[in-house]
Amino acid sequence: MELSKNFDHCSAEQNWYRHWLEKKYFHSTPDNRPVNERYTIVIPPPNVTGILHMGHCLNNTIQDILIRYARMQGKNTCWVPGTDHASIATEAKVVQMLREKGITKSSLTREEFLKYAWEWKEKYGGIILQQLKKLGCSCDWDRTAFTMDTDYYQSVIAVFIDLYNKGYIYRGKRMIHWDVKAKTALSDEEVFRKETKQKLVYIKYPLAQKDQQGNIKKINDSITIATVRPETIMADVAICVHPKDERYKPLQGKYALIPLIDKLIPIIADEYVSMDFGTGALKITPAHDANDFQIGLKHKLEIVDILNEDGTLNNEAQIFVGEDRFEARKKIVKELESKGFIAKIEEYTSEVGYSERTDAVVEPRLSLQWWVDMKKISEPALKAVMDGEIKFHPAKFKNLYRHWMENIKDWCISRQLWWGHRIPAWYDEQGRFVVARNEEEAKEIFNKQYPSAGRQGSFINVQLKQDEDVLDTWFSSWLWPFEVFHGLSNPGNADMKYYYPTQTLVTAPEIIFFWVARMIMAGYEYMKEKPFSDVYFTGIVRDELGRKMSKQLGNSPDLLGLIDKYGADAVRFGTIISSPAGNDLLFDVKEESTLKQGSFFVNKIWNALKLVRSWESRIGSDEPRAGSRESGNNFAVDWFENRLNEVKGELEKMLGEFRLSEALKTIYSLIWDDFCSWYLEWVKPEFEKPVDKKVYEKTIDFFEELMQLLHPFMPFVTEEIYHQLKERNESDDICVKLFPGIKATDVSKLQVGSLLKEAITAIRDARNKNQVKPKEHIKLHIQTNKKDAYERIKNICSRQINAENISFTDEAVPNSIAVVIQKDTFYIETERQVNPSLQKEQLQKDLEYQKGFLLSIEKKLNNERFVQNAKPEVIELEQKKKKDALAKIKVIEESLAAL
RNA sequence: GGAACGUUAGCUCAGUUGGUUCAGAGCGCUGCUUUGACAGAGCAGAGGUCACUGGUUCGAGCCCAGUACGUUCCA
Repeated sequence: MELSKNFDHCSAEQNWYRHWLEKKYFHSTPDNRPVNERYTIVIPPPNVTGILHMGHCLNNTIQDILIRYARMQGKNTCWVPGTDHASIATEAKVVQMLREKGITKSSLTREEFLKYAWEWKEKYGGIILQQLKKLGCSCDWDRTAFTMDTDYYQSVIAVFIDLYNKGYIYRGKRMIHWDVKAKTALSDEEVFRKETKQKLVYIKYPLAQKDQQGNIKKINDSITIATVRPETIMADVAICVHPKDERYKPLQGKYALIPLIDKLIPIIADEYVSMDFGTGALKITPAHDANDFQIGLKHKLEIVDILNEDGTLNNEAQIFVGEDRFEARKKIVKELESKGFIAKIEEYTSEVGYSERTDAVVEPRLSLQWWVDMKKISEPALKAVMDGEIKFHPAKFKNLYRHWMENIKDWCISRQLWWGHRIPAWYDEQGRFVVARNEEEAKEIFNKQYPSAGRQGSFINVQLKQDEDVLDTWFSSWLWPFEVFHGLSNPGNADMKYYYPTQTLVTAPEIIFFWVARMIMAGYEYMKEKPFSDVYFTGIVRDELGRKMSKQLGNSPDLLGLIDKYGADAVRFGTIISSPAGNDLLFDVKEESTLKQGSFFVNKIWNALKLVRSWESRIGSDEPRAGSRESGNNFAVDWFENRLNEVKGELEKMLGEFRLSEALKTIYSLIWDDFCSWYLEWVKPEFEKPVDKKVYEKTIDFFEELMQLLHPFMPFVTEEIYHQLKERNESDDICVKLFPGIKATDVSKLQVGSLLKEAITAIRDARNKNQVKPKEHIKLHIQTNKKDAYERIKNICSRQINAENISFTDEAVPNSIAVVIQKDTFYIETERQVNPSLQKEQLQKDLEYQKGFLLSIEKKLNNERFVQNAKPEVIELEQKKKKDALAKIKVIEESLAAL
C-alpha cells in the first residue's frame, strides 16, 4: 500500500486507541507474577468537574510513559483511573446550573439538591476521563473509581467514625478561614495570598479612666490606633500596647471608648505588639483576627462577633447592621471622618488571603468545626519518607515534607456544603451528639451515652438530627490508593493483596500536604503499609510570562485543540521534552514551539519510513559484491547495532531514575542524528540501485526497535509505523511487545564510528570553508598509522564527502587542503588551486589550541603537589593526554611545513 | 519576618560522587544547499568571566561562607 505523504494523526489515534481497547491491553487482573513484576499506579483523581488542562496533560503523560514502559518490560501493569467528587467546585457548578433554571439552592431540600447534583455528575462529570483517552492514556478503564461510589462512601464514613472513636477527631471552636461567598470554612491550603492595596486608617479613641468609686470618667485626650479594618472597631474588646513603650506607659490600665458606639474597652499591654508599626497601639478584635484571638485567650477577653456568615454586619455591631463588610468599611470611615475621629489615612499594601475557589477575601471567623488531630497519625508517615521507605523524586522535596510534618497543624475537615460525605454525627435538641454509621445506631449509642433520668430503658425514641455539613474532599481522597481496590470496604480481597502497595505516584508538588502526606498517613493507619514506593513530583506548568496556569487566569491552552492540530504524540513530546523532574515547565502558548518540534519529529520519522519502504521493491542479493560501493554497509550495520545497544543501556538507567525528559531527548537524538542523519545515509543505495538484503532486514529491525523505545512517549505514531514496517500477525502490537534484551556493546566499533563521523564532518567543513562545491569531486589522501580502521570506513566516507578516490600516503600532498583529525592528516586534492594562506591560518589556529592544551597539562604534571595528591588514574590520564597532544602538534607542524 | 529552592548561550534547560581546552543540548540566529525520504529538510557556523565576593584544594560550573536578585511555601 502506498504511504501517505504525511502521518495522519487523527485517524491513527482513533484507530489504534480503539484497537488497544478491543484487545483489552490496558486491563489487568491478578495473576501469579511475582511482586517485582507488577506495576501499579493510581491516578491522582482529577476533579469531576475538570477539563483537561496543561497540568493534567503533563501529569498523565508521565504516568502513561511509566505504565507503558513497565508493560513493555513484561510487568502486570495496572493504572487505575477515576475522579474525585470535589465538593466545593461541583456544588458551585450545580448551584450555577440551578440558577440558570431559576431555582435557588435554598428552595430545595438536601435530597432534592443531591438528586440534581448526581444528575449533573452523570451527565457532565468526568469529561476529563474521555479527554485522557485522546491523550493516549492506557488506564484500566474497567476499574474507574469515584470518591462517592457506594463502597467508597461507606469507607470514608467508617474512617471518620474510627478516628473519632480513637479520639483523633474532635469538635472545636477555632479561628478558621471563612469564605463568605461559598459560606464555608477553608483550610489554610485553600487560601492564597495576594499583595493588595489597602488603606491604613488612623483612628482616635477617646480615653477614659475609673475614679475611686469605680465610675468611668472621660479624659480629654485620645489614643490613636492604625487599622486596615475600620469596620470591625465595634468588635474591639481592648487596645494593646507594648509594655516597654514609653509613649503609652501612663495609659496602661486606663480605658478607651470605641468611637461611634462609645463602648468602654481596657488598654492592656502585651509584647506581641510591635512598637514601630502604625502608632504602636493595636486594637484587639478576637472574633475577626487570628492573632487577636490568641491575645484574647491569653488575657481572657470577651469575644464580640459582629459579622454574619455572608460577611454582612449583625446586631452586635449596633450600627450599619445588614451592610456588607466592605460597604460598611467605606461608610464607617466617612462617618468617623465627619465626627473627627480620623487622624490620617495612608496607602498601605499587604498580603490579604483570598479563597482559592471563589476569590472572595477570606474572613477569619470563629466557628465550631470538626478537626483531625494530626500529630496522632503523622509519625509513621514522616518516618517512612525520611528513612527512604517511600522515595521522593526529586529528593529535594523531602525537606519540605519534613518541615511540614514536624510542624503539623490540625486539619479542619468539615465543609458547609451538601455535596460530599455527610458527617455521621447526630445531635439532640440540646446539642449533645454521638457519632454513628446511621440513625439507628446513633440512637442506640445516644441512649447508652446519655442515660437520662427522664427516660426509661434504651428504647426511648430520641429525636436526633444529623450534622448538615460534609467532609473535606481530601478526607476521601486520602484513602484513594487502597479504596480503589476496596481495601477498606472489602478487606483482604484478591485485588488488594495483589496491587497494594502501589509502585509510583505522580503528582504536583503543590499538593504534597493536601494529599501526598495524608495518603501516606492513611496508608499506615489503615493498611499498616505504605501506599506507594516512589513519588514523582512534576513541575508546575507556567505560561510564557512565568505565571502558573490556572482556571482563574484562563491562561491554559485548549488541549483538545492542540491535540487536534499537532497530534497527541506531538503534544506529549512537547510537554515532556521541556519538563525535567520537579522543575517548572514554561509552556509557550503563543509559539507552541515544543509542540512544533514534536510534530516535526513525527514527520521526520514518517519520512524515514517512506525511505526504507521505498527499498522494499529493490532488495538485491544476499551479500554485496566484494569491493563494491556497498560493501562498507556491513560496517554501518555493525556500528548502529552497537550504538543502539549503548543507548538502550543509558535509557534503562534514566527511566529507572525518572529522568524522563532526558530519556526522550536521548531517543530523539538517537533517531534523528544516529539513525536518520548517519546510519540511513550510510546504507542508502544510489538512485534506483538495489539494496542488500541483509542491510534491508537489519534496517527494518533497527527501525522496529527504535519505535519500541519511543513508544511509551509517543504511542500512536510508533504503533502505526510498527505495522507499516512489515506484515504483523494478529495481536502483534508494539503496545504489548516486550523489549529485547540489551547486548554488550563493542566499544571499538563505536570508536571507529566516531572516527568516521569526525572525519566526514571535518572534511565537509574544509570543503565549505574552501568553497568547494558539493558536486565537485575531490581526491582524499590519508596519512595515518591506522590503515585498518580506515579500510573499513573508506567506502562510506567517500560517498559522504563526495570523494572519487581515497588513498593512503606517507607524506604531505602538495597543493592540497590539509585537515588534521586525531593523529591523522587528510589531504584534500581538488581541481582548483588551494589558498595557502587560508590553509595556514586554519592549521595555525589548530596548532595554537593544541599548544595551549599541552601547556595546561604540563602545568599540572610539573606541579609536585598534583603528582603527590591526585589519584594514579588521573595522572595516567594526564600523561596520555600529553602524549596525544604532542603527537598531534607534530602532525600539524609537519603539515604546515609542507605548505 | 521565617523557611526551602534557584541564578550556566538571545530563550528553555542539562551538567550524577571536584580531574581533558569543560563550558553542553534543543529552539532561535547566520551562511551555504532546492527536482529521488524529509525546506516541517540537509550541511556548516557564530553565541557564555557558569549572578557577585571571598574561602577550601595541586585543581571549582560542581564543595563551604557571605551578598544580590528571583520563585515558592509558611507566618
